[in-house]
Amino acid sequence: MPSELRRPERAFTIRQLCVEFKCTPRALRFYEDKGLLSPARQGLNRVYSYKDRARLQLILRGKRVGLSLSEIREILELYAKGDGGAAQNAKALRKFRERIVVFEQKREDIDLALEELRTACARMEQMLADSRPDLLPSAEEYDKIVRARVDGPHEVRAH
Amino acid sequence: MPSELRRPERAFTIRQLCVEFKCTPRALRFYEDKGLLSPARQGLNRVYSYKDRARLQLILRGKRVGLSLSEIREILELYAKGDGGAAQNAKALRKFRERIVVFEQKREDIDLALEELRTACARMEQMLADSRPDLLPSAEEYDKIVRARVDGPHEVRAH
DNA sequence: CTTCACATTGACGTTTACGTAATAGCGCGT
DNA sequence: ACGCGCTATTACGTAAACGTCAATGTGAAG
Repeated sequence: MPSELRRPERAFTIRQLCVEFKCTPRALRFYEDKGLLSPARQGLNRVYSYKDRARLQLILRGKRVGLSLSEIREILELYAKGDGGAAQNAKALRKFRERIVVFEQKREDIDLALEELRTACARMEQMLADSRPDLLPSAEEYDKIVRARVDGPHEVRAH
Repeated sequence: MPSELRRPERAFTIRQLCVEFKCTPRALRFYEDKGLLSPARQGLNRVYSYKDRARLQLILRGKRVGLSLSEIREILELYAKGDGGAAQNAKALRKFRERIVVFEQKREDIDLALEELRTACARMEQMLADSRPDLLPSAEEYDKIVRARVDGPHEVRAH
């Protein structure tokens, strides 16, 4: 990550975060409505800190792996208040352990899916290689797919 | 898996699959409506084959990792018709490769989340051990959580 | 024969996660 | 002064994935 984005004093407009993470202003305001974000204000305008940006990253990551916004909010809340009394902490610990179990299950689901997809691909490649090798997607085409990954924060360069 | 469930001639009622996979009849009919399942019929009643059961397992697995029903349907369709002409196959192969990339990203998201959850747990355990060791969840309690996993097909035993 | 439990097909309601205007204010370049 | 582009709030619309009745049928049990 460019260290410039990590500087604690760095602030972002709603548009900047939207471009970087490929989402809409509406979505960010919606997350705020639901209590997942609470950026500062300059007048009416929202000002997102580096911490807000990190939270947003967690939110989108959670969404990609199939969590609902309320689940994400719960996790973020537990994660935020590391204090709040020992009893509260003990409850949070239990919930976190539950989450870990769920995530491990998700991981296994993904591994199973990947395995099936890969063997299916291998079968199809074999069939194509036998029948119509000219139709086999080229290696460069595969690279294009990989480079076009839509996931992480999109590098934003000065034009 | 109990081999009894794997026997190709084995048939299931809608209720049996719902109990086994912890979902509702409404959901199965909905998946059918959307073209993800097409069980046989005895009169009006649906009769699910072993293959239908396997499809359902894939559907639910897909849902857990954050796929929409239409995405799942697309994958199942591509997966089903391994024939359909070489050109079709080449297109399917490209789509499968895209899916693989997406799934690899999801896997990474989950690994990142797991890492954060684990270090957070460790921190909280440390804090609790220092302040109120009596509140630390016991090892047996952790086992209970693990045993209570709600994921895979639920073992259905004759009473 | 009746009741009961489960099945079916509609049809409408609900929650989630936003999209899509409509309206209005602020800073800035010309 | 005037439009342009960005922002804001409010409000209504919408697609997905079912939940929840209502009305009906049907086979087995008592």
